[in-house]
Amino acid sequence: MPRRTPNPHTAAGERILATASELFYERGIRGVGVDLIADEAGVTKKTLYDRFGSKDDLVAAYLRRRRERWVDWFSARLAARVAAGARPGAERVLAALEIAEEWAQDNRRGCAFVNAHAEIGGLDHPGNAVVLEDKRYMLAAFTDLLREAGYPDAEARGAQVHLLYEGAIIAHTTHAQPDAFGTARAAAATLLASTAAR
Amino acid sequence: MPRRTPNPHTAAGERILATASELFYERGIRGVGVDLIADEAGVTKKTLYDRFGSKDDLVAAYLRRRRERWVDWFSARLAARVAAGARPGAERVLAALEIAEEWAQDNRRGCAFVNAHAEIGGLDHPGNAVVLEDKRYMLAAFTDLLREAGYPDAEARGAQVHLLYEGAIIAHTTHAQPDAFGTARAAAATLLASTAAR
DNA sequence: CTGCGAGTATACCGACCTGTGTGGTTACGT
DNA sequence: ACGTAACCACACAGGTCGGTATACTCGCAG
Repeated sequence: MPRRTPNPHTAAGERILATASELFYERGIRGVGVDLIADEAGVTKKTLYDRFGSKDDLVAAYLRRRRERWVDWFSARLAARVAAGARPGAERVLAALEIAEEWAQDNRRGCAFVNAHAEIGGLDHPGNAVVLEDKRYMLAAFTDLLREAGYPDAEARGAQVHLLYEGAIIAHTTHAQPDAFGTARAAAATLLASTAAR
Repeated sequence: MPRRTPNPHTAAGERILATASELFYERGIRGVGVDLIADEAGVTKKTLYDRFGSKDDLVAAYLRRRRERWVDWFSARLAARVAAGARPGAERVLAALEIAEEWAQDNRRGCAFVNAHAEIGGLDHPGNAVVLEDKRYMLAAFTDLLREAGYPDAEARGAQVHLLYEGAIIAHTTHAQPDAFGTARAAAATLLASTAAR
C-alpha cells in the first residue's frame, strides 16, 4: 500500500482541520457530520477523505491539534509569568491555575478532551490516546513545578493540585461553582503552605 | 391540551426508562437511537413516544432517575458510616470520598452528568437543569458535612473538597491517575487539618 | 358488556449519516 | 512540455436518525 492517509498538511487539509476543530468543540463530535465540515471548509467530502482517511482519524487530528495549541499557549503564558518574577513553587502553581482560568473564560464548553472522552465510547478510538496524553501532561506540569522548587512531596502534592485543576474546569463549565478557579487556588495555597511549613 | 407527556410510570414505560438508562450511560446519549431503545425494551417506538414525548425528554428522565438512584445510594451509604462511628467533620468527608470511589469502580464511564453535559449542546435542553442540580447537591453535601461539625469556613473548605471530588472522578475515569480518590482523600485531610489546627 | 387506556405491529416520512466512485480542473515542479 | 498531486463537482450507496400514522388486540374497571 502507498499511504493510508497521505498528508493532511495541505492548504485544503489545513482548512478542514481548522473548521472541524471549531465545530467539534462547539457542537460536540457526534453532533457534527463530515458533510457540514466539508461545506464549511469550502471543500468536497472527497478531499476530506483523501486527506484524513476517516472521521475517527479527523477527530484524532482535531484532538492533537487542540493539545498542541494548548501546550504552546500554556507554556508560553507560564514562561511569561516566570519572567515577570513568579518564584518557584506555590507562586508558579497559582499562576498556572490563573492561566487555566483565563483559558476557561474563552472556552465555555470546557475541556475538549473530557468532552471527547465522554462522547467516544470505544476504547480503540484513535482519539483516546490523545486524551490520556493531555491529562498526564497536566499532571506532570504540576509535579514538575513543585519538584523544581525542591518540594520533598512533589509527586503527591502535584497530583492533588492536578485534581483541583480538573475539578475547577468541571465546576466552572457546569456552573456548579461561581468562582471555581479561585476556590482551586485557595485550596492549592493551603496544601502547599502545609508542605512548606513542615 | 390534555397532557403533553401523559404518564411514563407504566410497565412498558418502566422498561423503556431502564433500558434507556443503561444504553445512554454505556454508549452515550447521541450514540443510542430511539429505535434501539424500543427494540431492547421490547416495545414499539409508538409506545416510547406516547410515554415520553421526545428523545430529549427521555434523556431528562434518564438523568433524573440516575440522580435519584445516586442520592439514595450515597446518603444511605453515608448514614451507615455515621452509624458505624464516623465522627463529624474530616472523618465523614473522607468517608464520603471513599463511598464515591466505591461507586466509581462500578461505573467505568464516569459521571453521567458530566458526560451528558458534554454531549448536550444547547442550553435549553431539559437535561441541563438536572446536571446542575447534581453538581450543586454534591457541593452542598460537602459543605453541610463541615458545617455540622462546626467548621468556621465550611463554605470555602466544602467547595475545595468538592473540586477534589469532581477532579478525582475525571482523573479516575480517564486513567490520568491510578489512585485518584486516594489522592483526593490525602488532599482533603490536609485541607481540613489545616483549618482545625488554626 | 362496554368503554378505555395501554400496548402491539407495521409502514412511512424526510433528513441525515459515513463512505465511495467517476470524472474534470488547476497548479506546480522538473 | 509532461507528470503528478491537490482539488473540484456531482452522484450514489446503504444505513440510521427522530418522529408520525393507521389499525389492531388485550385486560380491566365501571
